[in-house]
Amino acid sequence: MSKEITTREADYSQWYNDLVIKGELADHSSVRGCMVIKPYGYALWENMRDQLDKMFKATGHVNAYFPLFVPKSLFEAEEKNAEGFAKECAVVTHYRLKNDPNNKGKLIVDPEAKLEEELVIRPTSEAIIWNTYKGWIQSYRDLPLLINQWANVVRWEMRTRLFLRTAEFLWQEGHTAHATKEEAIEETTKMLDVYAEFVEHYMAVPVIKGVKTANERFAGAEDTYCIEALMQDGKALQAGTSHFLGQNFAKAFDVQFLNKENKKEFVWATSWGVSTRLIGALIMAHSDDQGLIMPPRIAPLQVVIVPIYKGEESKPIIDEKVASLIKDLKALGISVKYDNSENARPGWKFAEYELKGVPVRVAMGLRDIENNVVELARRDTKEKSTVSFEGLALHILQLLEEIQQQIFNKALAFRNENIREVNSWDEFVEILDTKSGFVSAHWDGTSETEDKIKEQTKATIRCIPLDNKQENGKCILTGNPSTQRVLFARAY
RNA sequence: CGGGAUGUAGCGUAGCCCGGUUAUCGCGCCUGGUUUGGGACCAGGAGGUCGCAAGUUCGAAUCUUGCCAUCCCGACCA
Repeated sequence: MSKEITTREADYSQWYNDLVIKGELADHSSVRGCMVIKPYGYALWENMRDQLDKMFKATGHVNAYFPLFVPKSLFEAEEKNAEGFAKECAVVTHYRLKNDPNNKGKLIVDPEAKLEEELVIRPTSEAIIWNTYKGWIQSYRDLPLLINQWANVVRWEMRTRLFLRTAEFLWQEGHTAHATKEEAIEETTKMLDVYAEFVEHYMAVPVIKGVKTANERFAGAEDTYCIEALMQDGKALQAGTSHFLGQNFAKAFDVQFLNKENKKEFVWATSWGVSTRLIGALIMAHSDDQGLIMPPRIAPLQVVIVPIYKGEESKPIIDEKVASLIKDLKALGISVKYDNSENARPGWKFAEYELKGVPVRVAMGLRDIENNVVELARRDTKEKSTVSFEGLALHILQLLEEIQQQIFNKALAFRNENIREVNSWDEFVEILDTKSGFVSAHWDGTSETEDKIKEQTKATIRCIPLDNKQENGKCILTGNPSTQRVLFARAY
């Protein structure tokens, strides 16, 4: 009773907040717009990070680390990028505090300690990284340069929401340099594939791969590729982006190399990133009114074992039986917690681990031991079953796999049910207002039309799907000719 | 940054309109005991700058002003 969760139907936003806070993933901090990621949430991020890191390394990338601060002169070098981020930058102007002469025990910024040049706290690292790359790249032999950074960035957002939009967030940003345009584009789509693979296979969230329109493009990019996911409330969420930056940054920072013919050329660039926002996607894609639902492959905890004691003498018997199960599970690489704490009764523990989304729960009492069985409960469907103790660890391994599949299939079915083709403006507006989800419609290809649609419906073009079929049609707003449908949605 | 709401113990709250002894209740927490198959029970106990600052007053959680923070709705965004 202590941890009531608002239902999705009653208040979707509140439901989301309840899951994050009561599920102990994160909390508001005393810093405006910044959250504290709690151990359970951080363990989830670590699992996501570790898996992605493996995938980056498998595709030839290495990690490095660049400064948090970007001198303003470097930041402004690539104009579009600077302009795009300018209004959400935190800026360091001083380097020292001193005692307030008028207010004992208080500190003030020392006006004497003004920086010669302001330092921008990175909202993204293209500027500092390309400034550095200039010194690293001289010859075609130095290319490609395939670097990733795990870091925090700061974007001073007006309105923040836990994980979805915080002033400071954790992410990774890949920054690569290539000798040819073709190779850079190939890198861009390769990393988009890595993201799609990760989000679908590990997070069990189905995504649509696509290209952004000019309006939605990353500031400073030639093309922005993205993966778009659908949340349970019918709103879309951009889960990852991969940018083909052309030669914009190379030109801004004068990064040239000598090719085989001994001629100077500007290098071609990409950048790509995913952030802790993915955790928000994970929550909103799978969870229910009882709490979080963690996909087994990245769950901070895969299995929890709850003992059902009956009298003091039952404890050592159950503990011993559980110990052998834990050993078997760990041998299979399954993370497991034995919650034999005595300050909470079984019912409380059941509810608590459901709230936290632990995929599989094992309950074991004397009754079970007599019959050589345990009670297994799966979080996704809440089904319980009685299973023999023999071969139990393998059975659980299989069950985890099944849950992973089931969660993905459910999300996929929901997503597919919520992509609707429409052919008229009235239909377009009605679907957005009543059913939401992705709306596949014809668009005349102009930014003006896209702006007008956004103004009138709050829906944006999420992407032009990569595998889009070509078909002639008429723009839903202007009636002008169109050669393909694009995906609209209201988005986070 | 515009519109609306809120701020009292770890959490949720009563009291505020109409100022007046020791700030209400529930959950949680601590101690002891009984319990344990879906959010246990009994007994005792601890815990408060009433968001912050100033003002009015003999007296402020309560009235006034300013500030801060949070939430919701817009604009912005991964």
